[in-house]
Amino acid sequence: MNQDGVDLETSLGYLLKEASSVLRSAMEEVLRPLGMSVTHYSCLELLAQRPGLSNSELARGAFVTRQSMNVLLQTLEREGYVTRPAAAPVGKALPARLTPSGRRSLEKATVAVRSVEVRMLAGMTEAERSGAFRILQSMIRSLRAGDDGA
Amino acid sequence: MNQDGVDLETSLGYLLKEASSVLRSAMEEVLRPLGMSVTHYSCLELLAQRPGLSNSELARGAFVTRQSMNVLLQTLEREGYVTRPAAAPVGKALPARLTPSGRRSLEKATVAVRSVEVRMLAGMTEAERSGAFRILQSMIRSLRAGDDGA
DNA sequence: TGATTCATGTCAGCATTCTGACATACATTG
DNA sequence: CAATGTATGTCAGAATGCTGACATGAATCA
Repeated sequence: MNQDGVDLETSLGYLLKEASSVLRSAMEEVLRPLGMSVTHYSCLELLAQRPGLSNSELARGAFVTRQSMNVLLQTLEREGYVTRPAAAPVGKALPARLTPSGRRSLEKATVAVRSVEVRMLAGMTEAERSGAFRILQSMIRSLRAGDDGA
Repeated sequence: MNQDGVDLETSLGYLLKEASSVLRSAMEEVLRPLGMSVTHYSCLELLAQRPGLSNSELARGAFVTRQSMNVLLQTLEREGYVTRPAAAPVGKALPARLTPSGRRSLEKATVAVRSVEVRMLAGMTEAERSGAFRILQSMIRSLRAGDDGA
């Protein structure tokens, strides 16, 4: 279990993956007692901030396929946290909304998730936080630039 | 718009997840033509830099469970990219090593992955890169601090 | 108008990863 | 030396997410 210096530890990509993994674990840990997964929470949070999002839009916002999001939405609908109209008001997109029950469920989760984010930002100055924000956005933009929309 | 929740537009956690997602997609895109997944590549890269790592150690390094890594290792062994001794030299841990075939396979993948990392870092100064490195390490440390050794 | 293109919702099958569990090997401790 | 704790490899089953595919609605264009 020796962690002797190998410069896999100097890769920003590896570090980014590690940070994301640790963040996800921390979120899962606080969400599990609430019977909620990270994707589950992401979906509710997206709907709270942008009511009426369609299944495909929610999928993009939660970084999963629309097929995966659809499975989740059906569960959330069945359990009464989310409602979707039977027919599309326009096109095929069905605008989803939180029910009061969904909003209550989200409130507890938000408290838990916020505590994780606060912990993550502990020891960072405001300048460092805005710097991190800018740098992450730069990485995203650069990676997407060469994607050719694939 | 956002009363007391985690504002997705300004959340560093959300941005971290997005960056990680985009990076993973970009890596998958360049690795797919080589018939290799990200975890697949991670395993080979870890073994190249730290020969003799056990299944459990590889799992921790690739941020998956040891059960998942074991499935992958069995495949890599069957396909001749990795070798493990039949019996453990000490304890139960079986030190894994790359075969020449595995090393050749990794070489092509490394070129592809490096191109993604270069693209990701495009437009960032050296100071920004070291800043990003320090900030990500800070996030990881802070999150792990409250994890109770998990 | 009719054809094409694009985004969407959804079904089916498959792949990957996870949780749970068990036996084994070593280290620590009384 | 025996009991306990920790780490490991592995099997089994379940959950989750993905790819492929199809039909539908709307916008665009010849």
